[in-house]
Order: sequence, then C-alpha cells, then structure tokens
Amino acid sequence: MQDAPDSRAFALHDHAHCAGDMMARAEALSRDKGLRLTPVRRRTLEILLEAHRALGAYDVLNRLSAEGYGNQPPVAYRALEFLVEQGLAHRIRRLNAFTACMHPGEVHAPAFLICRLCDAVAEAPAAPVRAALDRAASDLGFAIERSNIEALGLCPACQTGAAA
Amino acid sequence: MQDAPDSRAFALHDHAHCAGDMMARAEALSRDKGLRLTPVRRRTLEILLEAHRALGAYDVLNRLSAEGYGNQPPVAYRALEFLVEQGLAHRIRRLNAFTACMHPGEVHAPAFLICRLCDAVAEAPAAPVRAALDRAASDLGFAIERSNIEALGLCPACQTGAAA
DNA sequence: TAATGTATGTTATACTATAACAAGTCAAGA
DNA sequence: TCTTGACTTGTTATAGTATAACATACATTA
Repeated sequence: MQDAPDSRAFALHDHAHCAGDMMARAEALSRDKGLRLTPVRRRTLEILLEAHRALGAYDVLNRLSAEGYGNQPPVAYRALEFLVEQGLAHRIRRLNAFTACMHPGEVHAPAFLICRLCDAVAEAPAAPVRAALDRAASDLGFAIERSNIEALGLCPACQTGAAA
Repeated sequence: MQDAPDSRAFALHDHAHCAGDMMARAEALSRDKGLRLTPVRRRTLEILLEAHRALGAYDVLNRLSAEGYGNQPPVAYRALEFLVEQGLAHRIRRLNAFTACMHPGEVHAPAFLICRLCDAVAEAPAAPVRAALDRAASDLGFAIERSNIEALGLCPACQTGAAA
C-alpha cells in the first residue's frame, strides 16, 4: 500500500520493545478471555506491529501468503476482523487499512491522526473526544456502541517540511 | 444500497421544505463562491436530498444515468466529490456512502450517528467533539484539516424496538 | 476567435470486501 | 475412545467500491 515512514505517535521510541510488549499483552489477553490466538492471527498481529503503520488487508495477505498461509482475501480479512473485535487492532476507514492497537486491554476510544503527506498514523488518546461524542449522541437519544474518529492533516514533521 | 427509513435527525420534519431550503442555500453558496453548480452536480445534490439518507455512489449513478446523464462511475464520483469539497454533502466512510449536508455554509464538523439496525444516519452537531479532538491533536503537534467522526449504534426508534 | 481552463463522457482497470461451501482442528462429554 | 459440535482455515467465486487516463465539449476571457 503506502510507503510511509512509521511513527505511530510522531515520536521516536524503542520499537522492538513496544512490539514485544504488545505481543505479550495480546497473549495475556487471549489467555484471560479464553480466546484462540492461532498462528495466523498471531502472525497477522506481528505483521501489523512490524510494519508499524496502517496496512491494507491485501498488504497483510501478501505477507501471510509469502509465509505459507492461505493466499485468498478471507484469510487476511478474518484474522484482521478477529484482532479488531478483540481490541488488538483498529480499522482506519479513511485508509481502508488496519493498524495494531497500542493500548490493548485498556478501555479506550482512540482517535486517529492521519498525515496526508507521509501517511503516518497516530493513535491519540481521545477519552474527552469520546465523552463529547457521547453527549452529542445522547442529546438525540442515540446509543453509541462503536465509534470511528479520524482526522486528516499534517504531522509535526510534515508541517515543518511543508513550511520550508 | 440499503433500504432504510429516512430520518436524518431521528425526528419528523417537513422534508419537502428542508430539501428546497438546502437547494436554495446551495445555489446561494455557489453564486457567492463563483462555483459552477452544473446540472449533474445540482441533480446529484437533489438526489441525495430526496433520498434523505446515505446513498452509495452507485445508487446515485443509477439514478443519474436513468435521467440521461453518463452511466459510468466517474460521473457520480466526480459530482459527489465536488459536493463534499464544497461542504454540500458528506462522505460516510463506514457506509461507503454519501449524504446531503444539512447545514451547508455554516462552519461545522459534524458527527454522524449511524443506526446499525435501520441504517438511518443523523448529522449531529459536534462542535464540542471537534474541539476536544483539536485539543488531543495539538497535544501531539498534529494539525487537523478535516475529520470524520462516525458512531455506530442504535437510534431512538430501534432502541425501543430492540427492547420489545 | 483563439486560447485556456474546466467539466463531462467513456474505456478500462485497480482495489476492497464478502458469500458460500469444503475440509481440518480441537475440546468436552458420552 | 469415540463422537459430537463449535470453531478455524482453506478455497472458489463474485460483489462492491473507486480511480487513472484519455477524448470531447463547453465556457470565459484575452
């Protein structure tokens, strides 16, 4: 899909460490909830973590099939769907893409900040945003179950770059 | 696409009047901004207003081509893109669909409330939501240009229905 | 009227996603 | 152990969404 630099939070960090940490959390979560983190599912999550950016379903599929898993779309879509349902990954609708969740297990309604120049995606803490959204919804008598909050704009790096 | 009952705001209202009003506003807006609200574009907006719910691009295309306009996807996509850019319509990513804007001209960052049972879509006023989102973004140094705020859940009618 | 920019029509194709069925795996109880 | 049933994976096929690229037409202004 894209060919973007990574940066989940527009900041440097110990990536190998964070990925390992996420996998550990995913394992624990699966144990606790009695879920089956099967090889395809585990590998799919690893792929998202390794890419460290939003990947399209077909990007994931290519990687999976290169490693001997099925090479048909449902293979990727099913694994991704599982991860999203378990809160281990998120779907970014604006990009038709998926990204590993950076706060699995924690209750959160993330907002995604998508840079239109480098395609970097940051998962911003958005509890206040979600709270405001809940209020707006309840004013209309609407009961929210899930939400997608996505913003397009410029990340810090691209702002300075664009200014130059 | 869907076969949903209308209800833009989960409430009865004078639809013919609101549609006419929206068209008038669109005309005025185009005049003021020197835009070309051509026949296809105008008709596309009317179609969205008449449907009074979110329509897929191909739904719009079918209607357009039935009326003698081009019958190829770009015809619909281009008209819809124009309307979205001018703030006369919105794109609902979760539904791969488009809906007429109910507050054209006014600066607003709407939140869409999508009923998962009847597919009704309400455009909720979301200034506080957008404000919270701006804060979350600026904390990360991100500059928002556009945003999509969409929530899935149950509209008032379907809540009572589901409870029965 | 010529030049330019914009809009539309059309062909072709790329990309995204799911339905439906077959086959395999696993765990729990008979 | 065997069997049943739930779940997972594989596979085929197809549906649905979106855009690139080029040709033609229209409008505005120099």
